[in-house]
Amino acid sequence: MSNFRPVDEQLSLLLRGASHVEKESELRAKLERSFKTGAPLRVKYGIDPTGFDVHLGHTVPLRKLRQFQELGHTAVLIIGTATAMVGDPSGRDESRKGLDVAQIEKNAVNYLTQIAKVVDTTKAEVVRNDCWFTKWNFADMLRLLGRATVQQLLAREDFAKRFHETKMPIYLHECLYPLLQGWDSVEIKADVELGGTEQLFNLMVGRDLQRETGQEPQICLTLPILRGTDGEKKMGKSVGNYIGVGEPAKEQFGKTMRIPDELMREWFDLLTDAPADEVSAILAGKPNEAKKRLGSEIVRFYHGHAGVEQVLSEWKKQFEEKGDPADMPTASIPAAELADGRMPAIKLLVAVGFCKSNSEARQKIREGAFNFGPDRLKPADEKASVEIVDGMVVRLGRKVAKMAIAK
RNA sequence: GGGUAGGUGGCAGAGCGGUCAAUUGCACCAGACUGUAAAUCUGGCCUCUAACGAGUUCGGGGGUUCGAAUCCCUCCCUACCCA
Repeated sequence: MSNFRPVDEQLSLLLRGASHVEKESELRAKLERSFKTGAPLRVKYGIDPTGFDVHLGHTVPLRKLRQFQELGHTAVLIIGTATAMVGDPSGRDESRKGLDVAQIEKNAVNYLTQIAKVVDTTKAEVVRNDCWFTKWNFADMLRLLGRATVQQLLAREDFAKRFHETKMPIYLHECLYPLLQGWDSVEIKADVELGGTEQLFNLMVGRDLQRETGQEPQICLTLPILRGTDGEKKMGKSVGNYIGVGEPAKEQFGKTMRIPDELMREWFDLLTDAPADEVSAILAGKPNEAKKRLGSEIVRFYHGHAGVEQVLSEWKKQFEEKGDPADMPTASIPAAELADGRMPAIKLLVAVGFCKSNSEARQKIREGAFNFGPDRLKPADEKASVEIVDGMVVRLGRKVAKMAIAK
C-alpha cells in the first residue's frame, strides 16, 4: 500500500552522517506512520539569501534533504526572505548585518538555481517566509515574542559567550531570529528540520513552538559543519575557503587538490556517497591518488562523468606533464602599446593582470617567477623587454594567460 | 546623561616629538623542495623609480613645532563601567 522502503532501512540511511537527532524514537514513529499511511514526511530546510554562492558546506544538509526525497518524502525549502532581514546570529561571535530587500530578492532567485544542483526543486515545495511574516501585525509579533524568555536565549552558547565573556553586543532583533525560523516550522507543519550543528538551538525552538501550538513537534536532525579548503574554519564565503556548487569543474577539482590531507576523510564522509570502509581503503593508499579520487567524486556530482574525464586529463597534462592548460584566459594588448613588437616585462605583467603594480611585477621578475613562450624563457632582469607574439603563453606562478595583439 | 579606555597598513597588535613607510605575528604573493598537500627554508607584501631617491599614509578636520602616528583643539566612531 505504500512505496516506501522498510522503516529500518530508511532510518539507517537517514541517520548516516548525522551529528544529532532529536529524537530518534520519534523519527522512527513518524517513518512508521508514513509507511503505513503512505503520507510522505515534510522535511524542512531553510536557507537565507544572504550571499551569492551556494557552496559545498551548504550541500551537507542539502544532500540529506535529497536523500529524504529519494526515499519518497517531501522537501520543503524555505527561502528566508524575511529572516535574511534579521540575520542569523548562530555560531557568530558578533552580529550579522541584515540585508536590504532588493539584494535579498536578487539572491533568492540565484540561490534556487544553485540548490537545484543538489535537490530536485521541481518536486520540492519552495516557500518564501515573507509570505506569512509580512502579513503580521504588531499583536502577532508580540504574541510570538511572548513565547520565549531571555533566559532561554542566554542558554545558547553563542549568546552566552557574547553576553558574559566577549561582551559583544547582542541586538534585540537577533533574539528574534530563532523565533522566526521556528515559526516557519509551524506554518509549514514540518515533520523534520535539517540544519548544521550550530542550528540545533533554532531547530529546537521550532519544535517548541509546534508543541505549543498543538502540532506534533518536528524532528531536529543536525549535520556536521564542513570545514573549508583551509582545513580550519567553517566553509564560508567571507573566509574565502569555499568551493561553490556553480563553479567550473576545473576550479572545483583544483581547489580540492589543494586542501590539507587531513581534511580528506571529512570531505569524503560529508560530500560523497562512498561508504566508510571504502573511504578507509582509499585513504590507505597514496594521498595524492586519494585526493584525485575525492576531487573526481565532487566534480562528478556537479558536472557528470564527462566533466571528470575532462578535468583529470587536463590535470595530468598541466601538472603531471608540466604543460599549459587547455583553456586559459586571453590577455589582449593593443598593438599601439608595443614598440617594435616588444614591451617592457614589468608593463606586461601589469597589463596581463598578474601583478597589481609595477613594484610587485619588478619583484616577481627578480624572483624568476615570470616566464613566457614555449621555451619558458625568463627576462634577463627587471628592465628587460619581451617580444610579444600573438598567441604566446605567459606564466607567473600558478597564473597563466595567452597573449593576443589587438589591432 | 556621567566616567574610563580606545580608533595604526587585510586582520591581530607595537610604536607615543626626529634614526618611522612605521617592530612583530597571522593572512597573502612568489622562489627552492614537493603530490599545485603539509612542514621547512628564502624573498616580497603603499605608489613611482634601473638605481640613488621621491611622493602619499597611522579615524576626519584644524593647530603647535625646524620636524608629528606620536603634543593641543575640534568633530566622528567603538568598547567597558555607572545612571
